[in-house]
Amino acid sequence: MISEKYDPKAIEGKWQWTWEQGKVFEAKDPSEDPKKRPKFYCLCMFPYPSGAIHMGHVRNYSIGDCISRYKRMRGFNVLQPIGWDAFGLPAENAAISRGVHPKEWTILNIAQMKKELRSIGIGYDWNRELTTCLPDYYRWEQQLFNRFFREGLAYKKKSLVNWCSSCETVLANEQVQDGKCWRCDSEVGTKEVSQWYLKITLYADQLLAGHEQLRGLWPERVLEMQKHWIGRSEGCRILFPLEKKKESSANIPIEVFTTRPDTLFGVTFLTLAPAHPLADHLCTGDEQKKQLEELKKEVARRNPGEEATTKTGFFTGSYCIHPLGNQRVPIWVGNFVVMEYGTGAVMGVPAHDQRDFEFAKQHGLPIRTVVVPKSKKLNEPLTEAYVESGELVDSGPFSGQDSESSKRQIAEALKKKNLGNLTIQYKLRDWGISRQRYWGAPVPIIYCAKCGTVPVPEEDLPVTLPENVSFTGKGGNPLDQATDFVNTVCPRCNEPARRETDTMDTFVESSWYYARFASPHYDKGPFDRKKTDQWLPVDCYIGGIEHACMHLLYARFFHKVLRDWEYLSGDEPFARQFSQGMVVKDGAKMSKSKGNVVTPASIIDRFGADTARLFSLFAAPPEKDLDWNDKGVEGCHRFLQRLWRLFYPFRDIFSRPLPSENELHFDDRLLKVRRKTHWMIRKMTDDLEAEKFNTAISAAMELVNEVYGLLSEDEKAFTAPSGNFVLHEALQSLVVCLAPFSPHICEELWAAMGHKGLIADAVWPGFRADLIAVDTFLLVVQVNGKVRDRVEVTKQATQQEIEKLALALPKIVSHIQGKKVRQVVYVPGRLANIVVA
RNA sequence: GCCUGGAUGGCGGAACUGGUAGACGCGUUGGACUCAAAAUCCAAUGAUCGCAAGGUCAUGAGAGUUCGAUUCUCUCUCCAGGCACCA
Repeated sequence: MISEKYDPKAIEGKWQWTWEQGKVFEAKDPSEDPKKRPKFYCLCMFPYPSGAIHMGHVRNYSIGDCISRYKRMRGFNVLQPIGWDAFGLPAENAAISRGVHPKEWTILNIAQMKKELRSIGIGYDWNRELTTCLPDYYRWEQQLFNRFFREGLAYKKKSLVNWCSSCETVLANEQVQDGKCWRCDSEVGTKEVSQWYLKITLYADQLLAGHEQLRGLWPERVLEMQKHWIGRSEGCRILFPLEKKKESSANIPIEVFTTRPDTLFGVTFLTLAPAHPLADHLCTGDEQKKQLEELKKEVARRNPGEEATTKTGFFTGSYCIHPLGNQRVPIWVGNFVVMEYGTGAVMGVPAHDQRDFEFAKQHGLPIRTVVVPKSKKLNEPLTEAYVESGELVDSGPFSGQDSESSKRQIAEALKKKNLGNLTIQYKLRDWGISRQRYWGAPVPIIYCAKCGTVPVPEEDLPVTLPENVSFTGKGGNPLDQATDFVNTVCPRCNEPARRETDTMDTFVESSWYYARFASPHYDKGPFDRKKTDQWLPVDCYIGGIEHACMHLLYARFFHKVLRDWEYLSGDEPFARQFSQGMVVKDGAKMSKSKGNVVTPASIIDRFGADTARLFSLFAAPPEKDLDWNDKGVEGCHRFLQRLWRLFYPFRDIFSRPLPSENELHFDDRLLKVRRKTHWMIRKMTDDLEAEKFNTAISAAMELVNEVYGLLSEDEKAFTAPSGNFVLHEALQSLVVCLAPFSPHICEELWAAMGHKGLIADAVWPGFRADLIAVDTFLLVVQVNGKVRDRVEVTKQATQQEIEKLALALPKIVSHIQGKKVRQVVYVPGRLANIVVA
C-alpha cells in the first residue's frame, strides 16, 4: 500500500534495510557471475572518520552512486566499496585534549559515520569494508614496506625536512601548501630529522609518461598539476674543477646543473647555495665564514616558497676552472640558490639568466654576452638578461653555431673531458613517509647494534601499536616512551635491540587500498592476484581536486611498484578520474568558524536523502563548486512531491492489464507526451554517459511538466485506455530513470507499480527513436542573420519549396522590401537565411 | 612571472559539429482554489522603446573570420586554482 503523501522518513529506512538484507550491492566476482556481465569498479575516495559526514561527502558519494547504479542498470557487474582512512592526527589530538584513546575515538567515529552514510542510501558493498587502522590492514602495509626496503626503494636519511610545530611532525613537500601545513594551516618550518623515504623519484619518468594514457580520461588540470610537480627538465651536469691551492690538495670539482649548456662560455662566476657542503670549505677567511653563517640564517628564516627580496651573497675567495675555457671562475655563495634542486650550485651567466644578471649587477661582476639574436642586434650594455636562443658568439670553437643545437655539442665536448653530461632533472623529491606520531602504521624496522637496520621478519608481522601509551602532547612521539614496544630483540642475532618508533604517513594506506578492495579478506598477502586482475583498474575514481599532487600521485607510484612486483597488472590504477568541486555556501567553503555549515543530517531529516542527493547532482555540474542554497533544495523536494502526486491518483492504472500498443489510438496531445517520454530516456542516457547529471535531471523535470501541462488542460486526458497507456509509460520511465539519483522514492513507486523485483536490479530502458522523430520542424527564417520569423515545415519539403515559402512570409517580405536578394543560405532541417543588400 | 580553468538574466545554471541565446531550478509578480493563510495548480518573468503590431540592444571588453559567433582566431581585463629564485 502506498501512502497518499510522499514521506521520505517512512520509506527510506525500509529500502536501505532491504538493500542490505538482500546483499543487493555485494559484488560478485566476475568469474562467478552467472550472467557474465562486464565489470565496473567505481570508487569514491574513502573518508577520514572525523565523526560526521558533511555535504562534500554527500556530493562525492551521490556522484559515485549515481554512476554505479546507472552502470548496474546498464548490465555491468558493479563494485562500489567503502572503507575508512582511519589513521591520522585528529585522533591523536583528540586523545591529547580529551583523554580518549585514538583507537576508541576512531572506532566510535566510524560507527557514527557509518550510520550517517547508511542514511544516504549509497549502494555500497559493505562486505568489503576496510579500516586502515586495524592490524588486518596495516600488516600488509608493513609487509609492503619491507619489500620496499629490500628492493632499496625505502631508505632512511638525515635531512632538513618540513616541520609542523603544531602537529609536531614531518610533512612531505606535497603536504606543505603556501608555506602552511595542509592539515592544521599553521606555518611550516624546517628541522633536521632522520626519516624514511620512498624512492618515488625512481618512477618520475614513468609517472610522467603515464599521463599519455590518461589524457582525456582524467581532468586536464590534474594532469597539468602533476606534470608541474614532477617538473622534468632536460639539461646538463657540468663539473667545474677547483683551482688547486697546493699541489697536494684534492681535486674536488663543483657540479652544477643547467638547462643552458649553450651559454657555458658566458660563465663569469659560480654561485653555491649557503647549505652547499663545500661552501664552508671554500671560504678562505674568517670574514667569509661569518658571512656564510649569516646567509644560512637568512635562508633558514625564510618560509618555504618565499623568495628573498634582494639577491645577496659574497665571494668565498676561492676559484674554480672553466671546464672548456681554462680561465679562473670566482666562486660565490648566494641566497637565491636553492640546495634542494639540482646540485645546489649554479653557473653564473649574467648575460643570459635574469637572476644571475641581477646578482652580477648587485656585486659588480662582469657580464659576458655569448648568445645574440639572429635577426636583430642586441643593445649593449644589457638592461636585462637575453634569455632567448640565437647564435653563439665568443664561445671558442662553438662561435657562430645555433645556440639550440650547440647544447648537445657542448655536452659532447664536456663528456670527452669527463666534465659533464646531458641529464634530466626532476623537481619531484623522494617521499618522506616518517611521522613522529603514535596513530599510524609502525615502520616495521628494528635497530640492532650489531646487525644494523633489520626489517621485522614477515612471520612476526604485524608490528602492532602498543595500547598502553599516554598522550600528553609533549615530548614528541608517545611511542618513544613505550618501553615495552621500543625494547625488543634483534631477529637476526637475538641480542637486545630497539624498534623504530616512526609511523607511516597516512597517505601510504591510501596508496594501495583501491587494490585491496579486490580481495579485502585475503589472508595470504596484501592482494590476491586473481582478484586484482579481475577488478582493476578502477573504472571511475571520484574525489576532490586537493589530492591532485598528493594521493593521486602516490597511488600511481604504488601501482607501478606493485605492478613491477607482479601483485597486479596494468600501468595505471585509475582508468578515469573525476574531480568534483567543493560544496560552498554564500561563496565560502562551509566551516564551523564561518558558521555556514549545513549538515547532511539536518537536510535528510527535513527532506530525506533522495532530496539531498538530487540537489547535490542538480545544482551544479559535478566538477564545479556547488553553492548550497536552501531554496534550491526545497525545489528539488517539490519535484519529488510532484512526481508522487502524479502517481498516486493514477496508481490503479498499474494494477490493471494494459491493452497492447497497436490496439490503441493516440491523439496528438498524447503523442506529444509519448514523444517527451522517449526524448527524456534518450537525454537521460546521453547525459549519464557524459556525467552531466544536472541536465539529466532537468529532462525528467521537463517530462513531469509536460504531463502536468496536459492534465491542467484536460483532467481526463489520461483516463481512456490510450491515456492510461501513455501515463503508464511516462511514469514508469521517470521512476526507472530517476532511480540512480533518488533511489528510495523510486523503489517505493516501483513496488507500488506492482513490480516484484527491486528497481536497483531493473534494466535501463531503451527509447523509441521513431516516437521522438517528428516529420515537421520549425524553420527559422533570418534576414541578414537576424531571426525574423519561424514557420512549421514538413521534413519532406525541398529546398526550393522552402525558399519560396520563406520569401513569401509577410514578415520577411516587409524586411526585404526594396532590397535585392543576393543569396539564400539554407541549412536543412534548421534555417533559411536570406541575404539582402 | 609561468601554467590550467573560468566569465551567459536578480541567482544556480542550459545551448548538438558555428545555426531560435537563456532549457531546468530558485527568486519575483499576477491569477485560480480558500472565510483566510499555507500548500497546490496555472501564467508571466534578460534589458529597453512602444497603446499595440513590432523594433533595438544583449553571452567580461575590443577587433577579426563568416550569410550567421556564447561557440572559431587574435589582443586585453577580471576571477578561481596550481606552481614559483627550479638555474
